[in-house]
Amino acid sequence: MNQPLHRFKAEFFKALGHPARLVILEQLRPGERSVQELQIALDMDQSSVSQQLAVLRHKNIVDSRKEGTTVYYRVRDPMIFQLLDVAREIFNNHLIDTQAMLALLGEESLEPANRK
Amino acid sequence: MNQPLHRFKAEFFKALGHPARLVILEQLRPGERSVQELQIALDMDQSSVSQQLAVLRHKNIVDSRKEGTTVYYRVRDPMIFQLLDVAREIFNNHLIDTQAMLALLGEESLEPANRK
DNA sequence: AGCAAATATTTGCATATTTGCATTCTCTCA
DNA sequence: TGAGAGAATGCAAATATGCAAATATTTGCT
Repeated sequence: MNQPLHRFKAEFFKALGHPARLVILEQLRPGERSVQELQIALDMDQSSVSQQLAVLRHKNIVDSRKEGTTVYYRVRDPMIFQLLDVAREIFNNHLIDTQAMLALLGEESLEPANRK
Repeated sequence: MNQPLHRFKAEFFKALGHPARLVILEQLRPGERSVQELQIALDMDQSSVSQQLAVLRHKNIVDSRKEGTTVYYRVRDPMIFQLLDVAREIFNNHLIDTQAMLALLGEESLEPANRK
């Protein structure tokens, strides 16, 4: 069993295993984005965005380019988007069945008190 | 930003973020496998395999079927394999560039002493 | 009922990740 | 050169994950 390769792949998927990082990738779909733009889109503070970008950078999923004082990020391989598309299809198909989804949604309806 | 959905997706990717679980999925490519068969293929003890299967089960990635005393697992949505294929392509393309790969391989050459 | 085989779950503990914050680094330009 | 904007890094507390050993469940058999 090619273990190192599987470890490597696992690392890759782990990099996708965070909501913020998924949103970042979605934001990069149309093209480059500066850290600032991402920061606004994600409504997160600068350092958090930077940290998540670092994770993606270390796994070679994104590349950065510095222009003056601002840094632009882009996805290295557009096939990443294809991957996300397949993932989305899987969800739309049936992975989100009632149980799991309700369980997840249940959690957060606890926090904002009651919705009215 | 549809946050719950992104969380959900992140959970999904996290489930794929473990070497053993990736190997399990590869094993399930041709079809059903019993826990025992997986246990042998992965060379892991029973409870570890069962634990990893539990993760995949909870994320609705695999289904199980009990026949007598043995349990057979299968992947719920074949599109999962398509996802793995796209991931493989991404690797073959260029995600595994020298740096990252060497870094990873470097780690493990430390453990088995020296390779001779 | 009582036992054995095949799986699952629980538990305790080590390790890894996440998060918020403070600090540092790096350009640019006056 | 030094002030300020934009990013990155460091760090500590909280949380989550991974792993192995022990214990539970379930099923089939006698």
